[in-house]
Amino acid sequence: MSRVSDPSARPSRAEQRRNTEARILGQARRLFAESGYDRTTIRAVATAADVDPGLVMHYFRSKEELFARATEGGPPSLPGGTPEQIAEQLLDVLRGSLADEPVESLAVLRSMLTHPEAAHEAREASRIQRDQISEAIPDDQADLRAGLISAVLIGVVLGRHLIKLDPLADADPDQIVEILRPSIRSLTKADD
Amino acid sequence: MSRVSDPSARPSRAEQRRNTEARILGQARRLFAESGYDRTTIRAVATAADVDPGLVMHYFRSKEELFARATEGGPPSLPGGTPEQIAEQLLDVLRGSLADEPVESLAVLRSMLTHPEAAHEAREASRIQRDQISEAIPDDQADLRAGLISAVLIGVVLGRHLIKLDPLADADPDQIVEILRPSIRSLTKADD
DNA sequence: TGACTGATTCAACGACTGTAGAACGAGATG
DNA sequence: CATCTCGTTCTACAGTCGTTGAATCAGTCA
Repeated sequence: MSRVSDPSARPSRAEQRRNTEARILGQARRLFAESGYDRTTIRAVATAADVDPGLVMHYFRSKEELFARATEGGPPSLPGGTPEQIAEQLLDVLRGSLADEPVESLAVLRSMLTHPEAAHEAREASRIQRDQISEAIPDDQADLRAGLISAVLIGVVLGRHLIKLDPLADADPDQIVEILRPSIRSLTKADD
Repeated sequence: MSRVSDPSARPSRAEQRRNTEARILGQARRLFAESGYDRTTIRAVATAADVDPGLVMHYFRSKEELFARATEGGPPSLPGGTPEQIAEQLLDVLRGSLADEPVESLAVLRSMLTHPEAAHEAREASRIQRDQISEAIPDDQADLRAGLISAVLIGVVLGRHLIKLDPLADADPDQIVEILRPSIRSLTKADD
């Protein structure tokens, strides 16, 4: 018998723990993305994961740590290149974020305005992305331009998935990307 | 003796009530903008306004109504005109929102991701602005373009005042507006 | 088998919240 | 002056939350 998962066998102790932990993390992500940090109770996560609240506390030591574990993982790294290439890469990432709901990111985004720790994570993610972008922009305003790109993209994803602004929530991702292309390109260009 | 406020006299009953109510509303706005709906307690508002929590409940009948009263007032109405003029009007509004903190708006923005009622207000404000903008854009995608402008502007104000993204939080408003001008213009143009 | 470990549950505490209602006290009114 | 109004405070309730520690129950292993 192998020590790794065998669908036909009863899961081992360690396996079962990993399963339960993953189930809790998944539901936590979902609920954090849906309702934000404050309104997501440990009891609700436990219920959704079909588990006792005490168990959540036993695995993750606090609600804070549960949130940290549920939202770890930074922004996607951009290959880099010319300003035009960077713009296309950003638009590709955006297209992906519009097409399906990036639950992990949404959990951070949903909570960043009301939970200081989430705000810190958001700033950190934005800083990383900003550095990647500004590296490719030949301008003394590069950092500011890159920061503005972050803000713009956050606004669009926010408007679609979280605030659900009317035409934006249901529009075709490709169409949105096409409309935004000139804007993003103008922000990476620097000569205006 | 006049019935309206006389600085040298002890305020009348009605005056005193208006004063207290205004003081509560001001502190409520400030705290809602600072901490969002959930984390702003009626007790905290009362303490900040130097008043008993019960009084807040007596004037405004619930926390919900207090929030509604503290955040009433929609987006600024745009004069309208050509797409280029609309773009400039939007940039002017943005400049103002960047220069000083628009406490009322920030109260809504801060809470819109975690408080359904605030989300509704934000959608409503965005819808009004969207209609004003799309009216001036000659395109079948006008609504979507206008919605995207809303999202972009929300993202920028959010990034500056609430998330405090690094270069964005302290940058010169005029500089930000200059950088964003091509983007906003491209979004109002429709021919790309 | 029997001792042990660890996954899981149960019951409870203390803190905080929005809210309700009684009570007080000073200005308005006759 | 007497009565009433109303701004204001005090006290308390019921619910929810994060968190804790003991208890339970099933694998694991000597």
